[in-house]
Formats: sequence, C-alpha cells, structure tokens
Amino acid sequence: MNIILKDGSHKEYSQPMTILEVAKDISEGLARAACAGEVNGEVQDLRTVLSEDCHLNILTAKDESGLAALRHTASHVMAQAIKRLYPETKLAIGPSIADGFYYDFEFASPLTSDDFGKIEAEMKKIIKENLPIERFVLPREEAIKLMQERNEPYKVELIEDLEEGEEISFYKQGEFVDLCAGPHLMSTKYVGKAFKLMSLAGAYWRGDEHNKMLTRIYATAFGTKEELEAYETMMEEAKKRDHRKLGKELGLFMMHEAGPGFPFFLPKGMVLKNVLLDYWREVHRKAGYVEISTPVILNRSLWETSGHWAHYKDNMYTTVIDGEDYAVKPMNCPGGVLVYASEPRSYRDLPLRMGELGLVHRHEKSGQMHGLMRVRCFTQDDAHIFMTPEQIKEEIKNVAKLIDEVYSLFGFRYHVELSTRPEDSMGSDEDWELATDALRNALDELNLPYVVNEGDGAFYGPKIDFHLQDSIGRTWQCGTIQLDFQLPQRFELEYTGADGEKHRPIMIHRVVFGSIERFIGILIEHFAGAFPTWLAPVQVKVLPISDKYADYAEKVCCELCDTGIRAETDMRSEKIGYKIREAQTSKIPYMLIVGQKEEEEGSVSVRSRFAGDEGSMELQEFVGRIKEEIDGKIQRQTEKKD
RNA sequence: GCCGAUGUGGCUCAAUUGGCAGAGCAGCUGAUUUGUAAUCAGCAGGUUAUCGGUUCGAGUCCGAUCAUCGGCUCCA
Repeated sequence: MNIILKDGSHKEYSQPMTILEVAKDISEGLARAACAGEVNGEVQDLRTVLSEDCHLNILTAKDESGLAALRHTASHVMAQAIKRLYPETKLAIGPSIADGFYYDFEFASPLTSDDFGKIEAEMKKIIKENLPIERFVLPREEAIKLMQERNEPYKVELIEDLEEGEEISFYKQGEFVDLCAGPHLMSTKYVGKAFKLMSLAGAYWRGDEHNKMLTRIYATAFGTKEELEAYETMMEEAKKRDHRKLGKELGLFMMHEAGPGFPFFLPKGMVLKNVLLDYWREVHRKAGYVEISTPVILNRSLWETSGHWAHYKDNMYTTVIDGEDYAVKPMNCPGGVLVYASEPRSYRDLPLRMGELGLVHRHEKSGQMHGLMRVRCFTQDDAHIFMTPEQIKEEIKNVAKLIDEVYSLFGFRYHVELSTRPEDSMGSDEDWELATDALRNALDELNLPYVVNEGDGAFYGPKIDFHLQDSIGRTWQCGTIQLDFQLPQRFELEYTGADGEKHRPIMIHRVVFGSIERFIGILIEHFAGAFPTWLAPVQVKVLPISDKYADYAEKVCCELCDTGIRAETDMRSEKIGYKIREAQTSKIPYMLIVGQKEEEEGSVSVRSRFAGDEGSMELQEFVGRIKEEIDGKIQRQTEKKD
C-alpha cells in the first residue's frame, strides 16, 4: 500500500494502517495535534483504516477541516458538560460553523449566560479526564432503541429520517454518547484550553418556525490560546466598524422610534447617497439603460394581476382611497410593466432596459430589522429588461458583468448563489426549467463560481444573487438577477417581431446595489467610515490657525467649492491641534491648514488622512491633485506608520 | 413573529443590601488668537424608554408595552 502525503513524499506499508498510525509514524508531535485526516480529498476520522493506495493529508487545528473536527469535538464536550449539570436536557444537533460551533438543546428550565462559567468549568474537567473518543456503528433498530433508552427524542427523529442504507454512527466519550457522522479527535484532552462560550440564542428545531424553539449555545474553539485571543480582538475591532455606530458618529443616518425600520438620512448621509446615485446613473447610461419613475401607491387590481396580492400580501402596506383598496409598492416591477405596455413595441426596441430608483416598502416582521441592512423602506436600484428569448443569455451576462464592474470599483469581494423554484410559486414547470437553465448557462459561460440555493427563488422566477460581507462576516444579498416569464404573461405584454406577428417578451428584474440603504451599510463597514475621497461627504476641511486668517480660509474654501469639491471651514477659536484631531476622527480625507505663511504665499498646508503632513503647495496644485483623485474614483491607501 | 439580553442628559458611562440622580465629552457664555490628534473658567442640560404595581421610600424589586442588541425564521 502506497500513501502519498501532502508534501509529496511517499510512504510504503505492507499492512493496513489507520490515519492516526500514519500520523504517529510521521511525527509523534503531529499526531497529538492532528484533528482529522483528509483521504483523497475527503475528511475522515483519524481511526479510518487505510488499506489501499491513497493521497493522505493530516489535518491539524491550523487547517479548516482540522479546526472543524476540533470544534465538533468541543461541541460534544459542551453537550456532555450540559448533560452532567442538567441531566433533564435533551440534545438536538451541534455542528462546527465558520467561527466556532454551537449545540441546540431543549432545557427543562431556562439557561442564562450567567451559567456559562459553570459549564466551561465542567468542560475543562471533561477535557482533563482525557476520555478516549470511540466510534461505533449500529443497525437502525438498535440505534433508535439506544437513543430511546437515553431519552433523546430529537436523535430518534434524526435516525428515523436517515436514508435506508446510510451508516448510523455514534461517538462515545465516557458516559456520553452522541449520534454523529464525525470526524472527531481521539480524546477529549485534545480539545485543549482555547475555547469559550459566546452567546445564547433561540433556534427552531430543524430550522422550521412551526417547530419547537430550542436553546442554542454559540461557542468557539481554536488550536491555541493565542488564536482565540486574536479572534476576540478581531471581533472587537470589527464592532467598531458597525455601520450603526459609525452612522451615528459620522452623522450619516438615524433611526427613530416614530418609525421602526424606516431610516432617516442626515445631510452627510444624503451626500453619500447622491454621489452613489450619480455614479449609478452614469454607468447605466453607458450600459444603454433609460430611466423611469413609477408611483409608490397603486390599486389592488394591479397587484392582483401581478400576483403580489396572492403571494406577497402579508408584507405589503395597504390603504383605502375613495373606498378602493390600494397598496404601497413592495416591488417596482408592475409599474415598469405598465410603462412597457403603454405603447406598441417592436423587436427593434429590444432589449429595452428600463431603470428605476424605486422607493419600496415591505412590512418586515419586528425583530428582523438591522440598521440599514434590513429596513422596512428602501430604494432599489431596479431595472427591468424586456427582450426576445434569443437575447436572454447575453443580457444576463451583461448584467453580471455590470455588477462585477461596480463591486470591483469599491474593492468588494462577493459570492454568487443561484436560487431555484420555491414552493409558493406561479408558472409552468417548463418555464421554470427554461429560466433556471438560462441563468445557469450564463454563469457557466462567465466562469463565475456559484452555489445552488434550492427553493429560494422569487415566486415569479429563479434568480442569481450576489452576496457581500459586513464587518463581522455576515453576508447580505445585494445584487440580484431574476428571470421572469410570468409577469409578461399576466400582463399580456407583446412586441411585433420581424415576421409581423405578435410575440411575448421575456423580462429580467435586476438590481446592482440591491438596496441603496443596505449597500451604504456595507460601504460604511467596508471602509470603516473612511470613504475614498470621491465618496466622502466632506472632502476637504479648511483649518485657519487663528481668527486672523478666517478671511483667507473662507476664500480658499469658496474656491474649492466653486470647482465642485465638498469643502468646509472650521472657524472656531480653538487651537489647530484641536481642529486637526476633530477632522481626523471625522475621517475627512484632506485638511488644509492656513495661517500667516499660507496667506502671504497664497498657498495651503496639506494634511491628509492617508499620509499625515504632505507639505505646503499652491492651492491650484492641490485642486489639480484632488480633482484627479475624485474624477478617477481612486482609492488612496493609508500609509502605514510605525 | 419566536428565544435570550438590554434601555440613566445629544454621546460614553457611574449611582453600595431599595435611601439626596452624578462625571467626562459634546452644547452655550466668557477669557485665550493659538502652527499639525483635546486651552482655561463658568453655565445649562434628566418625569432614569412608557404605563401600572409592591414599599414610608423605586434608576434599583414585580408585571405589561415599546424600542434596540445577539440569534432563529423570513428577505434586498
């Protein structure tokens, strides 16, 4: 048997070996640290017996899969500690996740985070006991019997739902037994000391809101204490970038109890928003879009035709006007469709790309709002593209490229998901299949990697979603491309083809930013409030050394404003250090310091957020430099200082 | 909507077993006229989220409501 290790070296064994034995053979130290093995690319338990030629990679806590094994074992140790402290507790599931692990429990009496210390202490004891972790497999009936005996109804349910023929494996450490696919460490002691219980949350059994709500404990674990500390520091730093905190500090937006989920934009936030919209209009004009605007309130029969009344009513705000039902639009599409249908269309008009910065309102349930990321009213940078079937793929590709162009400008990394037909949907199987294939083919041709999200599409069609990350790694759907055969049918849209016959157009719904509000939230966190100069609400602050130079400061500021630069002065009778400090904490890109020397020379002393003191120069020279930076939408990097 | 937590001047936070609601920053007034990250002094600012209860007495204990935060579910 020939084993090829990750570093390319070969190992020959005459008899079968377990991964652990191989690990020990390579290095005793490695075996202690090893969490799992990757055999031909698949993560396996260290006990896995190797009897044929294979590629073997010994994973440690430094590898993603190895760390997952460590955390998974830590979750079992936590569950064992819980069972010791609260024997009535029932176990649900406890996987490792991106930042750590969790375990879902049904407690007999409520737990609070005050109990974390006690649980951690018990976990330490279990780790110290150095309990060997044994794996065993049972036939279905015996597996169910074992879990029934141990009074674990959730585990019984999981076993009953396993496919026929699937191996039912258990892991045992001391008195604790858990249904689990593994892999795990060899003993509890290898969990080590670098773990911590983080928070308590509710979670529905099997993620279904009709089921019982269980108690979830979030925790994390790392290979070393240093890594755990680094993680905690990183999370604290990330919280400082929270857009809700920065939005308040930088005067960008506010929330008020008078309208939960309805954001207020403050003057500086409005500047940012308008700069984004200017940019949006520019790129869309170049990409061949026209812009329309449709009403916010439209009558019930329109929403019945579009299908929203039947499929989306719970999320819509309704009102009565002159005794007739109306709804505030939750989406812009029906308005766009009416504009399309307002005149006869020819195949020569297609593809017709109609953009709309539409303000939509959706009644999100309380408890789902989140700063600007999830609100009850937001502006979609929407567009509807009406086209012939032949144009579908090209148009989808164009939109995907546009989204990539915009996200790249901001330096965003994103991931793509393809969402397929949901349960509550309208339209024929053939249409759904055709639409889904069109999206899939476009993604494949663009070589865009994506994950498939089964059943997560809109009720009128499948979609491609573009997801961006916030400061603590939560992802938010921003851009989306949705293909729709339904609305053109429901509204009986037509165009005259080259053959003189009437044909039905196909429609794309798409957004790039997604919601301006959400996108601004992401922007704030991405840049930690320190926007590139072209986006900064205030680009230049003119700081006179003393009141004597107020006139000159005013003159400089006016000249800047005349060229379209967003400049302000700070005329307070304060020391220059005080004014600089305040401009710096407001993350203003440029400070122009003016005193006697500058007034006599007609110059300015430039200090930037990026590089500190940049020396003095003619005002015109500064204007030239900053204009270049703004017009080129250049992101100056902050220079590191020791 | 569900589970859990939190709510004290504009902001950040104090207030001992229930016993006089306080500080710093910001604001205002005055002094200072300043050269690259906080000048000094004074003044003002509160129905402790709201409503109800227990108590001689509630920021503190109990209940309800609202909002926010961490999750779940749902979504741009």
